[in-house]
Amino acid sequence: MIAEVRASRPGGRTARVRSDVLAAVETELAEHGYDGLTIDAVAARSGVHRTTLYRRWKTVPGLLVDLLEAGADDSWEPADTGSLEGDLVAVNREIHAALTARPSITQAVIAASFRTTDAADALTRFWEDRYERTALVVSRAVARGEIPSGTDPHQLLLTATAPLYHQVVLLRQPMSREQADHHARIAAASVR
Amino acid sequence: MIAEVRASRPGGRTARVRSDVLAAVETELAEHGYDGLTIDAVAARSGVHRTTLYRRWKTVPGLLVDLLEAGADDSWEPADTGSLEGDLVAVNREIHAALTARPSITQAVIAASFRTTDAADALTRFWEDRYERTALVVSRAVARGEIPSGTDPHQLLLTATAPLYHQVVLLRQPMSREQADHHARIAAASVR
DNA sequence: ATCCTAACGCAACGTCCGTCGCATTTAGGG
DNA sequence: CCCTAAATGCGACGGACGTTGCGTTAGGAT
Repeated sequence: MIAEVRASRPGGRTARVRSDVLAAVETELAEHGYDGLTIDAVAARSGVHRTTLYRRWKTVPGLLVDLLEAGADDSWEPADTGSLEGDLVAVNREIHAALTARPSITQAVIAASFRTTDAADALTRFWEDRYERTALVVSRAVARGEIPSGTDPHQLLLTATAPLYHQVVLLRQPMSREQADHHARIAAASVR
Repeated sequence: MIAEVRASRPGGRTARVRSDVLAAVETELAEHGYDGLTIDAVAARSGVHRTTLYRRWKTVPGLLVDLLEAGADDSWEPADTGSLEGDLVAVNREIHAALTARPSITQAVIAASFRTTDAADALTRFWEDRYERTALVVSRAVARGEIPSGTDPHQLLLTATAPLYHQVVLLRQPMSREQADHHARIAAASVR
């Protein structure tokens, strides 16, 4: 995910404008939700001119993509708890926190991904990166002899994490952390 | 889900307009996808005036909600294969078919649910209805003595079906029917 | 310190989307 | 068969959204 921004003039005012705008996006998102997120509103709140927003970010989804990438931690890796079950529980708790945060940037980007292909691509890239890194918990479990070496990381992570996304994002119903833990344990047990 | 339309004049032209419009929505959806689905385009194709669409359906999501409800089968119930695993596999295959259909009305309504609360509510109601009916496979399994009586149907169905939705709708990656079957079996095994 | 130009501010414009008032059609009842 | 009002057709309007051309500011290099 290393961006390596090769912009010709990324410092000073430009950087200040960016952080002002992204901050405005976040507060605007918290107050009015994704539906109320407008270029004009962000411009008014941030004090940056409309035209600048249209030029640099094009669309509302574009703003959220930038917010996602700004918040992406390049050094992220899954917690090492010593067992597959513990690792999966930790992963699910992170996802649970991200989905129940207010505002949930993850949920906003998901909504945005249904509008522009750019946002959809950015989200896909983000998740691919995360799933790839999280595959480490599987290889560690294999190394410990907990599970067979042929285990498919993607399918296992899908079993663990998909119920959270489905329940909260699509079914739009609350999910407790205990339920999140529960699905992590089911996934861990499914490969023993 | 019984609609019981109490409109004061539901027959004749009104019904013809509705079916024309919904047909136009479906073909338009197939040709241009959800992004290209416009009130104007539907009006042009169906031969119904723009104003009529705005008056009866308000928005594009409104059109899709109506399409969803028009296609909802009030007598639907899950297949009875004689085993929990078989029943869950059958359920997952139905979902798999609905998500990979072209055009997938389910996917379109999901996209719409991120735009208006009406669409979100309609989708929630639809899924609640389906999950409620599908709980029958759990009670049948309990009656057969396959699984303990305290089993939570919702959690079980979440384990079985969530990976399909997550993989196809959010991760936007293909899922084979074999993988869909696989997740149904994991869910069945998780409650033994 | 000076210059160049990327980035931003500003105002005006054009387009698309949804709404409104009024005319016309037609479903359904008497 | 006729009458009423629901439903649709039609044109025009207003506002929100995105774009464009041009002037201004300031970052970064010389």
